[in-house]
Amino acid sequence: MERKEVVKMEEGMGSSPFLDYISSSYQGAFDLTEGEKSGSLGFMELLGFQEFSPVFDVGQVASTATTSALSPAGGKIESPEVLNQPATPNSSSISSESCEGVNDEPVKVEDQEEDQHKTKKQLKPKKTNQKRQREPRFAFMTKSEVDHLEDGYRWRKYGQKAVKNSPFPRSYYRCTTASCNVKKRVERSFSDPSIVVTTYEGQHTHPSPIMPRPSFCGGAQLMTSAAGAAATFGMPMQGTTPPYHLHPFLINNLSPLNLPQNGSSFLHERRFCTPAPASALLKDHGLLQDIIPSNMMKEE
DNA sequence: CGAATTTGACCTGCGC
DNA sequence: GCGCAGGTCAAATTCG
Repeated sequence: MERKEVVKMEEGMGSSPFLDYISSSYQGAFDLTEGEKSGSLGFMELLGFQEFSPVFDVGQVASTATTSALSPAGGKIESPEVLNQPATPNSSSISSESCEGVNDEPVKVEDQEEDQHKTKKQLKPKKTNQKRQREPRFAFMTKSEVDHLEDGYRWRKYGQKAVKNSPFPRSYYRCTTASCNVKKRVERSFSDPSIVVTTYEGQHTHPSPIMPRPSFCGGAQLMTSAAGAAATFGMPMQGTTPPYHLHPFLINNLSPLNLPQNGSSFLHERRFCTPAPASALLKDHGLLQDIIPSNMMKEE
């Protein structure tokens, strides 16, 4: 499972957290005006909806914050997660992926939810046939002073843990919407505290409760195509249609082809309203920790 | 007073 | 089997 991969990653990278590596490696890329955006901009703004744009360009527009998509490649067998799968409705592709093939049956949001409930009630009954189902994940690196960026959704913090090899704790958030079990993790880069890594997990089953301001990136057309992906990763999308699932675009562009061989992940730095290479969108293979820096460098 | 956060305990999975 | 680390729960506390 992923967890394992994560651990491996860390170990493989020695004692230095991958985040540390990433941040240092991309330090140059993160050239935004320090802190200005902190707290004042919403996550969507930070992203400028560009995630959903067909094209991304690294570094062009000066923005208040720099956001990068991380593609935990996890490289391991089981992980051809979400994005490298053919575009399929969340119920099938995403879920199945998140399940890592554990459950071949398409898992619907409701099912997952139900599952979760069970789990919650009695912390135990989850072992039998259900391995922890993994949701599709998508991570972003954002240079920000604030840990919890506004993304249009309401999140409730349900935990915080110290991260090994990092002085910064990792915070766990869950979408407050009853029927939505999207989660996200927020942590800071070890070496560069100004960088916040946000990992979304799961798919929103509802529209954003907090409509973000219209994208100043002229994302009207982007919205439609990106809607699914946005919703999937907790990014609010206005006008998003009910099946809040991963969008084909994301999937296609995040295919393994974009990944360094051996399944390592890579990361691209993106900026506000900046068109970036399609490769900027990443395939989510797991936790941020799954990201293997060595290859990222090559990507650049 | 209800919602959100904090925080210690507990659970799970993995490596040794 | 044991220990470690990540992830989650839930009671207590704080906040609006």
